[in-house]
Amino acid sequence: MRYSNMFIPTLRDVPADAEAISHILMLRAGFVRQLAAGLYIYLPLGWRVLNRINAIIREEMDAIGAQEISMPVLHPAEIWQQTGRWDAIGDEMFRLKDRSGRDMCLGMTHEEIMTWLASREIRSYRDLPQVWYQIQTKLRDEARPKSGILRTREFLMKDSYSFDASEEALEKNYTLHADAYHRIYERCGLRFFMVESDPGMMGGAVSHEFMAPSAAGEDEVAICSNCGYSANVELALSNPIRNEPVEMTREEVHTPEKRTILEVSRFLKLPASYFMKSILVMTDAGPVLALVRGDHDLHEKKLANVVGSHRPAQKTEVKEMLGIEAGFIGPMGHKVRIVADEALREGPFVSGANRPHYHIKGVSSADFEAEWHDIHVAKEGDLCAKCGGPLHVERVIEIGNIFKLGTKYSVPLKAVFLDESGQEKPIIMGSYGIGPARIAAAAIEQNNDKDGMVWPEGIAPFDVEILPLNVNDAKTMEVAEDLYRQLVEKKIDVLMDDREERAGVKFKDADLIGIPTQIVIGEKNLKEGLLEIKTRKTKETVKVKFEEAISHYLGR
RNA sequence: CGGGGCGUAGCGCAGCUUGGUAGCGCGCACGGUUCGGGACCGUGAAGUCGGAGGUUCAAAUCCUCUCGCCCCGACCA
Repeated sequence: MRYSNMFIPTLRDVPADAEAISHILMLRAGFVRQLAAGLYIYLPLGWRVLNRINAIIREEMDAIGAQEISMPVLHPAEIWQQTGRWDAIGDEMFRLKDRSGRDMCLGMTHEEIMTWLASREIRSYRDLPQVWYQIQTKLRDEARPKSGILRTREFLMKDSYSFDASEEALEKNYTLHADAYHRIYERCGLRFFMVESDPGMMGGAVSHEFMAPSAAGEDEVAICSNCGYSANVELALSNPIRNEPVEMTREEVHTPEKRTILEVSRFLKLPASYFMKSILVMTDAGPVLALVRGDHDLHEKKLANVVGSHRPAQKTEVKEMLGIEAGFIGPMGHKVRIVADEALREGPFVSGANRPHYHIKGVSSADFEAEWHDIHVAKEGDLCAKCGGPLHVERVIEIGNIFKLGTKYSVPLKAVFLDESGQEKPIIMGSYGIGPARIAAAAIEQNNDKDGMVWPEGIAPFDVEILPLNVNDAKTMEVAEDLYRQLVEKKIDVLMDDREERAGVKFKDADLIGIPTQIVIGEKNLKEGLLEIKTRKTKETVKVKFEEAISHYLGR
């Protein structure tokens, strides 16, 4: 491609609305433009990147025997009603009616529709296994679109679905997907982890997420460098480092107006880990007092596994149930159910004294009756629950997930088959997603410098950019055109900046766009028969004879 | 949904406190000079001041409502 024929609207200034590095660079380098909150237009360069990522995904999916198909984006409500998700999912689903008043929705994902198809077409174990995938637009009315292309309301997703006759067969497809995902992310040049993820309320199901480390991410994972344990902090198990034992005599202390752990900790000059945090939540079965250590966060989902769904109590409810205002609650002397975190087993601690403006020192687990569970969020420095090694917590972008669904969709949608003995059984399913745009964003987040993007070779919009510095110089253009022709013949994606621009402008734009290799053709070097080959990542430049440019590039 | 911030030319911003009819930089067009890291000089085009209503002789500026975009939060007592 010739630059003069391409629409690459680069920006000198940083757009005011962008915060994440990937977002800023995608706007500045002319890869995307925003239409509305969470809706993005992909310009030629951005679209080329997505297509390259999609091509890699297709190759790897095809390689594990998955078959590409395409499903509608507009769905009839009935199918979603049959699995219960029409009601289970709230405002996140775009809903509409067609002209005859029939309820419809826009697809957030395609489990229902894929399963519907399987239910009509698959009869026998001989039809199994099947793995179907598509790269299709999904629509979700996100509560809060953010970080540019990372969380949008309309996005492309590669979603595949496996249909098997047995758990063992599902396991095989699951593993095939996990392996394929590893290859895909490697080819895309990403640093990533595969971590255990929250299987959700379904229980028994297994799922993993693929996570690319980046400050722009929305999730956190806990990683043990010792044994390799890695999990989303949403479910990561960990053993907190125990407090150094201290002498603490049992006594009430006056703590006027000191309600939060931070306030009391400062007031008593004692680290937060020596405090007991008492949090009242309301469940369907009544109030529950949750206790975690002062330096820990209560893990809502871990607690939910113990007490079921719950919500935080209102201030008035706290007063009503415990007879004390929030901020001075302690675990002693209450009749409510108490769930305490394991980290509180060995005291002593400081807790609220159940008396306004007083806390009490020297509290231990002997002072109250509780059920003991891990209900805290794993944090940096905690010890691995498996091997005791130190856990490292990292912020990440979720770039894919794989999920053992079992019969969650096949049963309600009657997707069944006859096994060898003629018995009717529900198909056992898995679903597997990848967000191509998130791969692109993560690649930028992980590979950039002050001058712009630094694309990994596998997914760059072009392989090489030729920079003829003076397009009005006949010799320069002769060499540039010759190079261009040769590279195109060799099926190398090449962009030639044939614009009548000053050298500085071309350099700046080339660095911003981040194509891995730049071939610079300047008049001075040309007089000696030389041109420059520059690596974007390292900024290293080598001068080579122009007859040797191609072979040098190919052999780099 | 709760909290905060911001909407003025394509982009980045000033002007608003103290009302008097809009300006700067970049970009864009044209001419000239330049020509290896976002050139310089000159000329020029381009804005319903997010929208509606109100106050006023007069509103970008004050008041009310509304729409949009961004950020934080949506368990931590």
